[in-house]
Amino acid sequence: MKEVDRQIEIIKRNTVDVIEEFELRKKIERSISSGKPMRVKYGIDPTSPEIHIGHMVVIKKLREFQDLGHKVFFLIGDFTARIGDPTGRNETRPILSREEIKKNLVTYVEQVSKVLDVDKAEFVYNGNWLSIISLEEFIKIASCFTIAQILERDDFSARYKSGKAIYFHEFMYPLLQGYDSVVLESDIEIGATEQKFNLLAGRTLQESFGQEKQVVITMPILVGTDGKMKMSKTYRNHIPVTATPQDMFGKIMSIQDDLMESYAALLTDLDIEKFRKEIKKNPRQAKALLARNIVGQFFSETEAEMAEENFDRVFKDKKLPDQVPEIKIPESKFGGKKAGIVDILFFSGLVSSKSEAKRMISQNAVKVDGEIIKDINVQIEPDGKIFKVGKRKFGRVRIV
RNA sequence: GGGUAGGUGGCCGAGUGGAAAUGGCAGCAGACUGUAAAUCUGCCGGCGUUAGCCUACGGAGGUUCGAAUCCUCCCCUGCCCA
Repeated sequence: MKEVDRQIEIIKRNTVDVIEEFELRKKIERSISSGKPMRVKYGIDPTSPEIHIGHMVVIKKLREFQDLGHKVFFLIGDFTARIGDPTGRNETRPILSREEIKKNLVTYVEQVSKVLDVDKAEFVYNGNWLSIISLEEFIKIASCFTIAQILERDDFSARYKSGKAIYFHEFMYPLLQGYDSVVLESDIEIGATEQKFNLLAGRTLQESFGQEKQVVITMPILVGTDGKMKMSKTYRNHIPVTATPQDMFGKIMSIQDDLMESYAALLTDLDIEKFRKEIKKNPRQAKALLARNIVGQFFSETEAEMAEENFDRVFKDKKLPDQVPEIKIPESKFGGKKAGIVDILFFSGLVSSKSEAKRMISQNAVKVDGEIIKDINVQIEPDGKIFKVGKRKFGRVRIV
């Protein structure tokens, strides 16, 4: 197979759109003959301090570009984060402060490095150019688009039709993202499908600024653990990259069966045909394989195995895990050695309020050393005992 | 600038003088399971052992024995006109 075709095949795998493929071919051919890597842009907004495995779908693709010898520009949207991407939103995002953004930034690189070769990638910050842009330049950018074009976007038009506010600064977001492509002179920009409009804005602007248009590549969106909406922290259906191996394993085990295939395709290198058969044969085992594979990527194979052992122990055999997390409560919280169960649960952090503690007890959801607690007034000497609330929250209390 | 319709719990959305506020969704717990789905049951502001108390319907005041509901001012949003 010709090198161009090989690259195209790898690049196209799992994508939704490649706009336009003939342009991609041309760029690859030129890259091969000149020995110059393509410039691949991917931008994120440091609006939330943690990324989840849904982001990894795109980052995996970036890694593939790296492996093909291309240059990845990882753009941190420290400036645009303050505007807030309106994509997919039915309301305006709050504008973040510089401090919040800075804080969010810190953990990013580390999390991304689990998949991306960060030494080979170049990290760039759009605040470096966007914060000093002249009004003249900005108006030039703005003159490349019409209101109708921008209003055409699904999320905007939906908001417009339903009578919700659309602020002017939200209009600017795609323009600025597109301008980033001009500054970086990107050959390719990747994003999730919902980013399509923003990605295309880059093409429009690059053309207006006399550059060759970037190729836009969109990746599918990973469905969250609820099985309905896209994975997002806002919907609380996400699996953070920063989760412990045990937690990540457990969360993957609890996804719906019909999500398994897409998770496997988008997050692992498993042979999909084989995996599909495995799902048919034994869904429980297939899911464990999937979970082990994903956890293994973010941690290590050994940690993945340990996570599985722990999972089986706790949820299959209904035993206690090897290591029960310790919860330290200062002695000063209680009058003496003994304390009311409600107080213990509250101060341990296993419940968020005393009312919740009572609710949980009345629903038979609380166990102390394996015994269901039914009396909300019971006095217990908590030190050393294991408290369990619901299926997955537990800890050994230590009075210190 | 003028006119008009609105702002209710995480979200949607009822409620027009005496309910911690009908519904729905989401969430949580229990049963059943494979920590799957589906289903059934219960919970779903906080504090308090029952009583009860506090906080809550954009914000601030006011009327009233009593206000999410009435009045005044302010803030915010949509739509129409300019």
